[in-house]
Amino acid sequence: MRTIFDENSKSRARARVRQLLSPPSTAQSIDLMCAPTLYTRNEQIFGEGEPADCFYKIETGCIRAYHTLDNGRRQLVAFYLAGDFFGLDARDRHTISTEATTTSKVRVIMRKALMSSGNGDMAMIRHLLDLTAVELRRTQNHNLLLLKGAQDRVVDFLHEMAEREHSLGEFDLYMTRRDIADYLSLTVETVSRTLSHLETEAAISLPTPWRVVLHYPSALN
Amino acid sequence: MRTIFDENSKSRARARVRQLLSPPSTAQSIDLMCAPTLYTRNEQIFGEGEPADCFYKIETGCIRAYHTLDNGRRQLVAFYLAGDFFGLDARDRHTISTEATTTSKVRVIMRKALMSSGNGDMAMIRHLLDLTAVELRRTQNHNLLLLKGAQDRVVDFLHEMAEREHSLGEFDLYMTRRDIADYLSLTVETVSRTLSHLETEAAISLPTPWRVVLHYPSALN
DNA sequence: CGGTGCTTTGATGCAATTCAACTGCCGTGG
DNA sequence: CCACGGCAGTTGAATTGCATCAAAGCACCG
Repeated sequence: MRTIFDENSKSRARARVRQLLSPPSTAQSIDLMCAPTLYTRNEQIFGEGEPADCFYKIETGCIRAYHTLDNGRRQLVAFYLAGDFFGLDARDRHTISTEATTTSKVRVIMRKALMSSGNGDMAMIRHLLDLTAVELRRTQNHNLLLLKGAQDRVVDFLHEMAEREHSLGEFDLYMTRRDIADYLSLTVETVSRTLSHLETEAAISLPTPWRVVLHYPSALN
Repeated sequence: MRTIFDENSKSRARARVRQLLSPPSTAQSIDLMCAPTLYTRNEQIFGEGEPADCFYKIETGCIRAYHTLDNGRRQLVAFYLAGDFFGLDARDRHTISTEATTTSKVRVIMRKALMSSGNGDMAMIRHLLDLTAVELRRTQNHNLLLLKGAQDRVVDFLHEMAEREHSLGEFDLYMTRRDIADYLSLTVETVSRTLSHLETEAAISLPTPWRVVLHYPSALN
């Protein structure tokens, strides 16, 4: 039931972090705290239940974060794109699993370096608080999305992606239909059907299955 | 469309806070930062879009937090019970509205007193970070709840309430069926039907509509 | 060329909503 | 005192939207 992935890159990342931080870091910017690590498609960053030593900033690519439910099904709670932070929800252990949906470059940041009362710096903690609040609002928005009908969910999703990729009108999907379905809590079939329906309505075009063109970017029904 | 409420108590609370904090507070404990204010049934604490000067700790009673959707319908995102903090999700302005579902005692805490770099104290900020992370996980759990079938949602809700009122087996509902329905994203009818069904199955008893007895507190189907 | 992974399309069933009617409770006013 | 109206909860029958099951289309690759 577990996704196949290469444990090596995780070890690599940890080792690199330790090396960089072993003399207590005085870095002013989170961006500079660690060299980026590369993850390939379906490779796991961290799993549910693992100790939460670090959090993460994604440079390029796309990460999916999900819960595994009792019934074995998978519920995606977020896609993280270039510039996003993730892994903040955890206190002691991670409550979600994360995997790359496509080749992705990720920076790993140690928690302890920031949180220890000794060298913990005020501005940094408040930055963390900001990021966590952003994550909270993102989760609340996702909640609201799940209340709507199937078509609205898909449309909202397309708008969200268009906005987050800074490309109103035309953009790429870095994830499969299954990922989208699990994010929107629909079936693949319903997602596919809805996209087809939007295309016949001339609301969007799908030159390829992973390329999307919004014909009315502002208000799409 | 706006709930009828008495603006007075809000002004009262604000004034009291200013009075207590006008010489910059040096209180060590959040609990002591302000005398409690009393809110009556359906009275609003704060509304969506209002500036977020403060956050809140509830002493007794029950508060509902909700979004108002485009279609005019209401989605509850949380019930807050004795001991809970709320209003943390906001950065600049509140993204949700909050009202008392029953007579409730609430402490109001100024944000600025804690957040200003001058007198902001590290332990306090980190406490805030903790509380926000708790809120984030609560929201994630609520997400998962909305994915299940109607019966599971109701059962989970009853368990949540039983646990949060520290009374396994028997407890009071401080909110109406409509509040429960909007929290679980079901209709009143479905909630009512499900409760009736659980009662005929001898899984619960409802001596009165607002009193609940769980017959198998541990595992309820 | 056959295999594999992902997407698309079609036919059927079910769970929750919707609409509508009925009950019990409580406060108000004749 | 009882009659009335409003409100919250309950119950029943019809509708609908999405899931489910099943199968075919399509690209990529050995």
